[in-house]
Amino acid sequence: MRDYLTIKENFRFQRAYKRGKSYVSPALVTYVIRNNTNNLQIGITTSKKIGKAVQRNRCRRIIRAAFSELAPQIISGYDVVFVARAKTSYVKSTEILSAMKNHLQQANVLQN
RNA sequence: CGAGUAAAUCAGGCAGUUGCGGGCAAAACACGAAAGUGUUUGUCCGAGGAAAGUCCGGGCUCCACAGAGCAAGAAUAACGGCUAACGGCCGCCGGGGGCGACCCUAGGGAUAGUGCAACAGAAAUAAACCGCCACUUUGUGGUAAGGAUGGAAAGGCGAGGUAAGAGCUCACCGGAGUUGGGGAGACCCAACUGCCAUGUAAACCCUAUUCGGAGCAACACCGUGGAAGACUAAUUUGCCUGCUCGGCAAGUCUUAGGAGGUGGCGCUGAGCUGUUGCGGUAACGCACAGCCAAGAUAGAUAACUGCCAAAUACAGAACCCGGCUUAUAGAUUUAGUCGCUUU
RNA sequence: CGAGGUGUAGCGCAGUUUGGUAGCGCACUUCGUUCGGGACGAAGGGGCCGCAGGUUCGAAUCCUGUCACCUCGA
Repeated sequence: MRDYLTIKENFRFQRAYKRGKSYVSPALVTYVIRNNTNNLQIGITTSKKIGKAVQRNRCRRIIRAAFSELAPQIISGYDVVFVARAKTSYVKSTEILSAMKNHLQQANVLQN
């Protein structure tokens, strides 16, 4: 299994929101942008709009579970930011998985 | 059987596959001079009754004072107890509600002072508008029985009494004071005196008690770069400058400390468990036995499937404890009460 | 962790200090004016004052609890 790092700095989130490519579905928003390293870095955003701590934690878990399925197939050298939406906490992880796979194929970051 | 009251408990479980955080152990591998770090393997542990709101009380840390008092501000308010402490809890008294089990109650002081009481009403803290009675009758005096108002109208009600009336007098009730008795106390009971000017202090205020301030982003340690100060005695290098002196920088030492990191931080602690024993009505205390049980740092409990009638509530530790308040699907247990029926 | 503020008509706000009538502007309805519309003029409707208790004769106002939103500091 490949390693991936998490994004912690606010300016990289801001760069992804402003200059990255975005893909939207009802339960997930994905931003993809190249970074200048050889690593794959991901960030998960769960805002206060989604709910309280239980809902936000569940969104993070679902997104992380879906991502761990896809992580070995992703080309390194990208920052990927996932944003949870209001519906995310009521949805199963398989739906997130299909949405995420669709987004990442559109972004051309999946290996064949 | 129905209705209702009080108290307590649980907060999905099991199985399979994939996966996450921490402790411990041993070996192997990788990196490293070493300390050690990472990976793999084994094993153990891994959110709540409210973890929530942040409304009180403490521990802990730093600052202030190292003498207490006054003032200011805030909180609390019958009485007795429990507790480390509390504005919490238990018991009990007074008041209110319910047929009852039981429930609710910020419940000190209004002759220490100040303020306020709209409208209505003759009059609102002080009384004569109407009425009633008397007389020297277009007025004067007596009178609070009766009168529409109002939250509140000068203790209530009945009898006596009177010119008419009035606690003016008496019985009962209410309230106040004194005495006696009971109780740990709030308070309760009885007798006597005898009718004493409304309400509001969750208006200002008075009385009693308590409180130094700030908070784990506290605080302690390390601290690339950079900052400030000192030393240049000896030696070396560079620059001003070709040489000497001098200065600056490098150098050495000291100080404070931003980013970042480590500790604080889960540790024997006001600890948890107990069909246990003793004391107490109870809160709780003492003894005994057993146990050591999350500790992350963008933040660990998840995903998928099957079965159990159904799996669905509120909801995620972030320094730690004791309470309070609020949210909460469903299920279970115990003890009283009322009504109906049967024996 | 700490400090503060705001909830009143469909919208934006007064009134809360010092308790007694809930008001202003825009919007809405009707009528007038105009050939018609706008503007203008006149009249009118619409509120359990965030929620629940309490104090008081009486609460938007005072007290307690609670909910939602907003702002600030470390």
